[in-house]
Parts: sequence; C-alpha cells; structure tokens
Amino acid sequence: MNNNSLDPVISIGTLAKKVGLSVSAIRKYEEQGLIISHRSASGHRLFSYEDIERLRTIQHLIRNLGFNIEGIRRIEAILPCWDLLPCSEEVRNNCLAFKGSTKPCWMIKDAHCTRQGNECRKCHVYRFGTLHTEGIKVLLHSTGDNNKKRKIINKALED
DNA sequence: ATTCTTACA
DNA sequence: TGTAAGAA
Repeated sequence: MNNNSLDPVISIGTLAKKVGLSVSAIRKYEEQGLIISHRSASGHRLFSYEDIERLRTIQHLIRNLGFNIEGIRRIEAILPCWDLLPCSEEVRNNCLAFKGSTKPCWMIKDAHCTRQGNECRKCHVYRFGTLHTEGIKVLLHSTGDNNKKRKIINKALED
C-alpha cells in the first residue's frame, strides 16, 4: 500500500538532513508550536513528507521574510479554526482557541475537537497554517463567508 | 548508532 | 541555535 504525505515515517535525523536544519532546531520549532510530530511506541519523533514542505516554508519565512518563531506562531494563532472546521456556537464559546488565544489552536489543551479523537497534525487548519502562507492573507480578508474560507483551504490542500 | 529530556551558553 | 549529559 502506498503511504500518503501525512504518514509518520521519517526520523528527526533524516528530516534534518533533508531540509538542512539541525535536529535541535526542529525540536525547538516543535516546542514552540510550529510543527507537530508523531511519536513512535518508543517515544521517538516521526515526521511525514508533508512536514518537509512545512519546514521549508518556515525556513523561507525566517530567512527571507524576516519572521522569527514567535511571529510565525502569532500568525497561526489567528487562524479562525472555529469557522474552518467548523464548530457550533456553544462549543466555540467554551473553547480557548476561540476566546483568548495567543497560541495556535493545536497548542490548546483539551480543545473540543481534539477530545473527539482528532489529530491536529491531520487537521486542515494545522496543515494550511504554514504550507500556504499566501493563502493566509486571502483567508483573513474573506470575512463573513465561512463557506468561502473553507473553499480557500480545501483548494490549497488538494493534491 | 540514533534519539530522548533537561539544562545551559 | 547549538552543545552536553545520562538514559534508552
């Protein structure tokens, strides 16, 4: 069976070589919420092929566009996940990702969506986050129309 | 050999 | 960002 771009099959050392980052830098990005790793049974980080693209985007933002880690995190933090998933009014009104989030939704502990068994590393909000930086600009200007927002994300993520 | 966590420059 | 320690 073919593995898809989200399957966790790459060790941190291999990933570091592929993208030209140090292992410690990748761990730092994860600690700071820029990337999510899967863990093997033995606790070792495993990454996907899509994560390679994600790290390349992060590198571009930092090296060429003048962002730092916190700057990227703040951009991610304002993605309107409540409209994109979407979740009910009752749910969002009790969710820290909607109320006062200074962190990306995938860093929020006990969010409703993650309690339902969803993995953030597979979620469209997370995947869109640093894979499509131009799309974020478009997304944030498309206020009001949630269907339009979802279309933007789905189009950006289709293979 | 490789990666883990924690701590520190 | 990188390095170091001790454990797995």
